[in-house]
This record gives sequence, C-alpha cells and structure tokens, in this order.
Amino acid sequence: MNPELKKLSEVLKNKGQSLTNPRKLVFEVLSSHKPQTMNELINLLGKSVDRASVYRTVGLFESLGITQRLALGWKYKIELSDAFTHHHHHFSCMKCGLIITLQDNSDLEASISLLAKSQGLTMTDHQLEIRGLCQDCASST
Amino acid sequence: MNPELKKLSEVLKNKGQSLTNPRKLVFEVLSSHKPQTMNELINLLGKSVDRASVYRTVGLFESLGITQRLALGWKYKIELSDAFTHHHHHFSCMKCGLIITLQDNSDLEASISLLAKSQGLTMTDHQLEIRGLCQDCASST
DNA sequence: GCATTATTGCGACATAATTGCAATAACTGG
DNA sequence: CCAGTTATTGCAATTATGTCGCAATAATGC
Repeated sequence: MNPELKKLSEVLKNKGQSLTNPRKLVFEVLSSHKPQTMNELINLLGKSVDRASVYRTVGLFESLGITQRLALGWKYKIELSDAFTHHHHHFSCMKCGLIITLQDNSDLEASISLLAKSQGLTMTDHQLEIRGLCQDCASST
Repeated sequence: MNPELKKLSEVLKNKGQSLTNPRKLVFEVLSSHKPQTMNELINLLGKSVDRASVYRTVGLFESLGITQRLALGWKYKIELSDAFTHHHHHFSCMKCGLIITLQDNSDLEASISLLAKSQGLTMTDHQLEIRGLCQDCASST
C-alpha cells in the first residue's frame, strides 16, 4: 500500500470510518490528477463507482478535511487538502483553461493571516486564485 | 439615471449590446446587495425577470467583465466586478455563513502580483477567500 | 470465518441550468 | 417621433447536476 493511501487509511480509522473500495478509488483519482470537477471525477471513475457514492465520498472527505473544494475558472473543483499535498495556490488561464499550482510564499501567507487577524477573524483556511493568461497564451496573442 | 447605471449603459453600448429592462433590473439587484447566488438573484427579481433571462444576463455580464463569479463557502455567488465596486476580498464564516468584505491591502496585493510575475504569468484578476469563524461564532464556541 | 453494522448501487426524485422558438421590446434611420 | 429591423425575452420543454430511501453488499471486530 502506498504511503498516501496508508495515511488515508489512518485518518479514516481515527474517525471511525472504514476504508472501502470506492473511497480508495476516489482518493486515487484525486491524488493522481489535478483538481477535478465532480463530473470529471465521475467520468474518470466510470462504472467502477456509482455517481451517488462519489458525491457521498467527496462529502465525507470534505467533512474529514481530506479534500477541499475550490473555485477555479468557472467551476468548483475538488483536490486533496493541505494535509495530503503542500499548501499552495492556483493560477487559471482564462484562455486555454490550464491550471498551474503556485508554491507557497511566506510574504503572501503572512499578509493573509495579518489581514484576517486585523479584523478579529479566526482563519482556518484560505484560497487564492490568480486568473489571467499563461505564458503560451500570452505570447500567442 | 444614477451614475452606476449610466456606466452600465456605456459599457453595453461600447460592446454593441442593448440596455434592456431585465438587464437593468439584474444590475440594480447586484449593486444594492451583497454577492448573490443565482437563486437569490432569481428570487429577488421574482416574476419581473424570467429565470432563463437571469442566467443569460449574468452570462453576458460576465463575458463583458461587468460581473464576476466567486466561490464563497460552498456556493457560487455573483458580484459586480472591480470596475463597478472597489477591489476587495472576502471572508466566509463556515459556521453561520456570514460574508465579510475585506478592504484592499497594498502589501497583500503586491505579494500577489509578484507571485504571478515570478512565474511569467499575466494576471488579469485574482480572488482571495479567507475561511474561518467570525467574531461572534468564535466567541460562542 | 461469522455476525453486526456501515456503505454501496440502484432507481426515483429534486433542483439547477440550458435551449428552441414565437412574441416582444430596443435601436436605427428617416 | 415613428416604423422597420434585429436582438432579446418569456415560456415550456429538456438536460444536467445533486440527493434520497432502501434492499443488497462489503467491511470491521471478535
């Protein structure tokens, strides 16, 4: 069992949830692909996991903090949460739809938590999407 | 005609689009309310604008840069774009659903554009959502 | 392994979004 | 300011997306 899957198994067990086949499959698709819309997820899984179960699994994963949903482009997408990947932000190319993962930046993170703190807000999470044109699209315009 | 509406009229005319009543109404609701989900928008407009026309209008507004959609909490919401309001970010309380508008912060904005630039990306737009607990919910826990 | 309990897949339902088309309203030139 | 032209609307039908109850099935603890 690969280490990622092992971690999933532990998280589930900790919360009194079982590691079922559909959950493994959903997790595997999420760990081997970029952020997915629900439909992409459902299509990738084909008939190996039922539509309803995909929704239920994603709902469970979200409530356990295994995945997070975020808005990219125009659709919301699902990706593994920071506990399974490294915290990052996203860039979406509005022309070709390319999504780029942007690595963490301490200045940025500091500004964000400062902003929350200055308003007396308790931040658990945040997400930033930068939209624009990727290098290829920008140069071919 | 109020100045906001005047601006809308100009933008539409510039793009060869007409200023129709439904478009005015949708715009008015958006300028006098916090970010709206499609359904909130549809309900607020009642039978004065048909469901389908609300979708079509929002689609048009988005393509012209009059509105932008953003994911807050778990739902998509529509708001006027930066050209009609001031640039800002959002905080969503994950307990009570409260949405707070966060005023611009130059450090933050600088970090964001730097991040994009360092990757050779052309940024046209960005959005940040901070999630957590508002003051009331944090203190009543 | 076997019993217990949670989870799944299926079909039915509910809600959200899109489309074709005839009726209507907005813009243009006179 | 009016009539002709063209885009836009409202309506009804359709499709897509998400949810639910329940019997069959699979996972866990012993």
